[in-house]
Amino acid sequence: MLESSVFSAPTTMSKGYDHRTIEAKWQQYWDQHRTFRVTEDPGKPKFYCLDMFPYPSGSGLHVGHLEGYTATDIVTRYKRMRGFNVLHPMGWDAFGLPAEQYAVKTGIHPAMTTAENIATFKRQMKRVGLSYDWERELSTTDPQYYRWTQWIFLKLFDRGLAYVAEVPVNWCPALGTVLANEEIVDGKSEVGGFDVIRKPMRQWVLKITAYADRLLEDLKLVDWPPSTLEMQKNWIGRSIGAEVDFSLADRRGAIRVFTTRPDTLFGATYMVLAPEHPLVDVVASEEQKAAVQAYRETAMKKSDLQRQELDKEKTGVFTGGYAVNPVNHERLPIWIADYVLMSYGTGAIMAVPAHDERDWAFARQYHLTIREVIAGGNIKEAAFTDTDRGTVVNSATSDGSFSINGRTPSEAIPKITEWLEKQGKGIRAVNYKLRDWLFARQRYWGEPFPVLWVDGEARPLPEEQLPLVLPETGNFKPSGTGESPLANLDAWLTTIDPITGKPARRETNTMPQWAGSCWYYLRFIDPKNSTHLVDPIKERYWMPVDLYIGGSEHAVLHLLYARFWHKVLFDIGVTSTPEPFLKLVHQGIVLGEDNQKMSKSRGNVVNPDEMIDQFGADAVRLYEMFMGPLEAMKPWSTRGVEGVTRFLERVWRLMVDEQGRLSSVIVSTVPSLYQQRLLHHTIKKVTEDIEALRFNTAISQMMIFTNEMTKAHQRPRAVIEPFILLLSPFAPHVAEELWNLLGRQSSVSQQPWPIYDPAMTVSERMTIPVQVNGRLRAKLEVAIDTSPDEIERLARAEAAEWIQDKETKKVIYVDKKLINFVI
RNA sequence: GCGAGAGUGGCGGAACUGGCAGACGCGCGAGACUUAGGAUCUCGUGGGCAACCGUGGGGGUUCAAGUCCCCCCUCUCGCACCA
Repeated sequence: MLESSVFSAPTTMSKGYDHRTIEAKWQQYWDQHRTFRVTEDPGKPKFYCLDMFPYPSGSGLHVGHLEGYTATDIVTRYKRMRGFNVLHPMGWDAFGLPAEQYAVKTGIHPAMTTAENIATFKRQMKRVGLSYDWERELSTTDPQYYRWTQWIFLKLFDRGLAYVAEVPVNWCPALGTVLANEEIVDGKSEVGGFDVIRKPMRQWVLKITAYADRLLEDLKLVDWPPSTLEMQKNWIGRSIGAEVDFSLADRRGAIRVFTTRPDTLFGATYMVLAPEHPLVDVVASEEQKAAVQAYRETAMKKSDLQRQELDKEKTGVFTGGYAVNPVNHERLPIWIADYVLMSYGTGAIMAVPAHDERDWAFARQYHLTIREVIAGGNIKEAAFTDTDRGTVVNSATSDGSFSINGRTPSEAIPKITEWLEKQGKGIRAVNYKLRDWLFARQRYWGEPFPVLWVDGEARPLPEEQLPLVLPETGNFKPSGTGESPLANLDAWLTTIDPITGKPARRETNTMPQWAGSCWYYLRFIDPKNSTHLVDPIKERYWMPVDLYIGGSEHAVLHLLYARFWHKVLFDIGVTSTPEPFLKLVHQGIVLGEDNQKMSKSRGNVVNPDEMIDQFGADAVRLYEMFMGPLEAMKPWSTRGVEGVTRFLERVWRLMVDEQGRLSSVIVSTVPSLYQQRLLHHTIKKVTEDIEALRFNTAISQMMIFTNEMTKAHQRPRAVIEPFILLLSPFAPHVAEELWNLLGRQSSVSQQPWPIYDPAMTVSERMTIPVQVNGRLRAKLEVAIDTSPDEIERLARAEAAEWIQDKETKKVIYVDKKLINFVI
């Protein structure tokens, strides 16, 4: 605090540029003139530029947020000047855990905390000069917003995409509450450090798996970072294989397995069931029952975390039962082991230790047979899993009617799958890692489910009764039964079913924070519509989002959930595009000055308010963009902010004198050819760089322009004015002020973007590097139209010292680029 | 372990389809103006006295490699028994 007052001492007068006054002035101007308000205009091409809206936390905006917001703001301002009708909105993802936890501690209603935090965020954003259309501001906690979140839930319910299931939750007995994964650290509750166990509870689940294929396929339609596409693909985890039935040896029934390697079926030497598999009790023999039961119990007690810790050593128990391999009728011992997961495939596998790493390790551990059916590796050393190399062996039926021997595994797979299908022994099958989405939270501060429980059955509320408003309370403590705090509110809880008139109980769960963020981009299009989620005409005008910028921490969940809801809304005709977000970019993480992640405990957190106090919003914006490539992780440097501040002051002095008046060096004469070339080259570079989101190099070009023009004693308006327009998306306040000082009237943001003349971006002279054997020996300054012969002659003379009298074996001349003599 | 991305001066980073490595900024050095400078302006600034050497290391392709190919090392992010 004391330091900043030293810095903010009014030395600004000598600099001639007082960011405080100027920035406040233009922010007020934009507000009053509603400069950034936007409505549908069929006469203009549209551009929808979206930021991932923030959770308004108590600590306010940080410099990492600002990086993304500044980037979209530059694109937005640029696109407007290029004649686009730009939708650039901001809102609040305001339901969430921190406000609720704070309420439990202090008794202060989350709505209060949230409102205060939103006010802070909004004030900070306005200070940065972000050109949002604030008339479209929305909050997920507003009943007029979550009314439609609930409406979407009803649609999901109608279509059978929302259902209730018993699902394990993180239950903390000491706290008497369910915890979110984020609230658990090293298997203990974050608060208090108590034990957390897995406990099945009745939960709402959304059937995202029904959309798995489309979620995967449609990734082809979007322009996203490769890592994000990859993460989504992996999360969906589609794999193709076969399901095969293995009948039990001594009893009725069969074990169905899923395998991606049916080509190895003849190499199966045992089977494994997940410990929770329902057939375990059926197959277990009398002698093994006790051991099986004991193993089952320890496996169930293991949390996910413990399973991970023990991932090196595989464990399991023989059940005493046997199954029969359908292709060669061999008896295979059935084991249970927790390396087989109940939640994937059929919860059972055929084990082929010769060609699967996990089965190989398990077979080694328990001395089970390892039989090679793909030649090409050394199965004594490791499992051979290659499907492109290797030859199938020992894989024919005893009667010789079927064989895949001699083929490569990838050839054999379709062959045997087809045969299994014909024989009725198996079927081609596709499996996904993706699970249905656990959609309920045992929380107060979230959207209530529009559902009543009548005679043990879930009944949707009629649409007309939406929104189902979150009831008021002063008690945010968990109910203690595992239900949300809503279970304490009897007056709200018990009601009458409007259809049957029977007594009903309201659903006490609330929706997860993801719910509100799944569709907010649609509401921005038509935020005040009271009869529709979004007006179809407006939706068709604005969708899809053309540019979406936000952190990579949302690479999977938010982006997958939003795509899922979008597709459901597409199916019911609410949206007109298959995908919501066309182009996606993640801004990189901003590290502290010490190159470490910013954190309170390290004391390296940079506060944007302090930076703006000291250097002004324009400088902070510019620095955020100048740091480096948008997507890269990079450290903050306050020195760097000083650097761009100097740049802005140079721009200022380029046209303003000591008295704060337009400088006399600004003239109306025709610029020199050199100045025109400089300008056109700068327009080209800045334009192309903004389009490609390379803001750092755009700024460096503007610095070059400024440095060059500073040298000139006559600075023609014809080059200075377009330059101010180029600068305006980056440093809008200074740009407005300078535009005004130049005597121009309306807001700089409503001026057309300068266009460059390609003929003006090339110089009439060029420099040709002269190489001898690839080494730079001289440089040649020649006119642009010098003939290659002439260049060679001049170059020979320049490089005579190195060529001497040696014969040149080869002369390579790259047109207008370089000449190289090979001797 | 698997997948994705990245390694360039003292620092942040430039370098389009292979064609002058280090743009621009920070820092540093020298000078100018100044009572003064943490202001401003000018000049310099990869290493080496030089020939030369330099883009994580080692090979290769090419007249020419930061850029292309092969092997290896390091870092970041994600997934993690997914049959």
